[in-house]
Amino acid sequence: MPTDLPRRKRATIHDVAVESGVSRGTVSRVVNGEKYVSAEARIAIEAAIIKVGYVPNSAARSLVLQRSLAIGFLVHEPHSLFVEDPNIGNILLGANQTLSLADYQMVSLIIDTERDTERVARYLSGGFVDGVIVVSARENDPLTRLIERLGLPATFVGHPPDLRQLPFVGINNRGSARAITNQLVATGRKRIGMVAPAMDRDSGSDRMAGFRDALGDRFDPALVASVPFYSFSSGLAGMRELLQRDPLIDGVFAAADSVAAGAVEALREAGRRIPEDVGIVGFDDSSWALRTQPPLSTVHQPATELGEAAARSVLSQLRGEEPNLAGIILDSPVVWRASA
Amino acid sequence: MPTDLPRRKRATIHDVAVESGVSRGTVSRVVNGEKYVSAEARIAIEAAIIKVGYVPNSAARSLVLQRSLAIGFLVHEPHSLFVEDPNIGNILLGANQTLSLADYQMVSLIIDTERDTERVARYLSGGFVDGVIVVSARENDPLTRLIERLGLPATFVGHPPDLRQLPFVGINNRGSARAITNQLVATGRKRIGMVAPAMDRDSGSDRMAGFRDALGDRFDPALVASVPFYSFSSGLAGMRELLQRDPLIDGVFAAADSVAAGAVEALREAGRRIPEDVGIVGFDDSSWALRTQPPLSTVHQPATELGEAAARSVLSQLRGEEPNLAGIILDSPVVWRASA
DNA sequence: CGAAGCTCTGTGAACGTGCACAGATTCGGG
DNA sequence: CCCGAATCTGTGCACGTTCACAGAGCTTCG
Repeated sequence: MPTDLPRRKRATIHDVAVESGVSRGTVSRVVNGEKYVSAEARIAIEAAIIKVGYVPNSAARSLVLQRSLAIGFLVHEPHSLFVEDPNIGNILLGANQTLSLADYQMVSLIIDTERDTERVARYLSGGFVDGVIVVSARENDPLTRLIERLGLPATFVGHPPDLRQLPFVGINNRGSARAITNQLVATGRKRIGMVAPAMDRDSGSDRMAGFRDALGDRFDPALVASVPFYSFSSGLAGMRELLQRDPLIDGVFAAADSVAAGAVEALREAGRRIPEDVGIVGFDDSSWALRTQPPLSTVHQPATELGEAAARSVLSQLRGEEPNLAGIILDSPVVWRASA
Repeated sequence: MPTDLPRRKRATIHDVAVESGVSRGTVSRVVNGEKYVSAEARIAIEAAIIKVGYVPNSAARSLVLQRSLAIGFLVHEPHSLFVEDPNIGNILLGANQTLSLADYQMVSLIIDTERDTERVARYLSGGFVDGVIVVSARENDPLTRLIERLGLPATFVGHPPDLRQLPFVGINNRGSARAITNQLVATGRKRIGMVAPAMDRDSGSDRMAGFRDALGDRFDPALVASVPFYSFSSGLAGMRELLQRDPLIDGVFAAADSVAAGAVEALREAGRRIPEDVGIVGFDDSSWALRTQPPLSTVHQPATELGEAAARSVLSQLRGEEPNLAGIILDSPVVWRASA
């Protein structure tokens, strides 16, 4: 007995109309909570909706309204970033919260392979989202170009240097890096190095610039270990390298807490005491910072707030307001703990 | 001169048809790569597409095709899980990879607040996705009910006990917990406790059951600290509690690596040496496992493969195949390192 | 040479909504 | 009592696609 009922078709607004004995128009008014509907009709329609199990078809609605009530959240390079970087999770949650209050659905799109880029491009072009929040874009990103071309309302978290016409939210990476390096210098360290991750991103190169600002003449390129990612293993490798290059190193700026945690591990391996022998500072104030021993001095990055601000920025564009192209910069104060 | 051009309207298939001097039908055939179109027409149309900047409108396409070529990825409880649990990132990447190859767009939906539940329900009902992968659902989840009711193709990662009619992928939590506890017992520990997170989830309660299986008569409820989340801080708190309840404890099963990492910290605080004084084992084989000192003995959870399997399962349902309701169980072998 | 089969093209209908508009009913006030 | 306003309802069209179908032109073959 092959009873494969062909997946009962979904009820439409028309079915509700028939069931409740009114017209499509009236049902539509009830569904969208408009006025000018008699109590009688409303009751009958509400009952009918439940009876036939009606749910509005968003595709049809998008088509006629020319909007989807959804906002994309674009994440690049998930392998290194998604898994290792606690910030991105908080940015995401902040954005989700704000969008949720405005009744927008956030959909995260992961860009991993080449193939993803094309598919996401189609997705964005296809009208599935009304706007987009972009995290961790690099320079020369084809999707950035696409977004510009489509005129899709967008806000970036951080800003690749080639971003001109699109608004962004961020922190002052350079200034904060300078500030915390200055504090490290003030503890009396003589040979200060840096583990510098992700130099191909604005955040990475800006933090490096701030470090350099703070050291001035005392800056020594030999004491900078450039590493690819914001990750524990990058920090481990970078610090080992620095120790090898200069065993007398007594201060380190690891430009992300995950990297700093790796560096702490490398220092421990090498038998260095923190902060007695070596002072180390991080960046981000992520959950990593309180797990190292001793807890990290670091720069507090307001990840949740960044997500919220990005969401607000996109929503304001959707309301037709002019985006703030100068960028929205949030405070990122130094948090001084025991690691330096 | 208020030149606010009202966001140039998007080109439609009709514009392309006019531009290239053929009909909609022919353009549609070109766009969808069908045969029966002359070389001449094809060239003209391709040129016209570029000229007018045509991108197909997915909402319209979804409407007529009754499918969206998108799959939802549902994440519950992001606060605790998303940020702390490296597994979920890998599950997500595995799923994304497999879906990507099949040219499906994965969209992750975060469920954080009450409000999110309703909105996501609308989103799922609205035909924005053709199927869904559900991670970390709890018992009695309204979205699980909704998915059943909609008949939406779905696959769960892990399975809440009230899941009857829907397929899932997972590991044998109970068996693996039993296996690693047995190995811990075999090292000669006498007083073995457990930090038991997330007992309200199937994974949590199953791991607990396996622990109990292995200890048999020697199981002592006083040596179990139940903690809410799969997180570092849960582990820290849970282990402190266990140490207080029984200072002579010499073995611990912390049922997630993040929890184990917290427990390691608590043991360190208390001056216990690992593995000399206390042997500790975790679960997950996440990136946490190699960061503790010494590295954790743990159960390897094939997170990426779970994501891939879930994606394959949803895709097969989309092809009309019958889902495997018995569940797909992947191997999760014990990885023995130095922490016990 | 005509029928049958390909190849190619255009047309109308359908998908499920929202909205503008027109029409019907009720209500209040002069 | 009548007229205008307010309230309520139904209808047709539009949104941008795909698809079935019809038909035109060309080739092949009996």
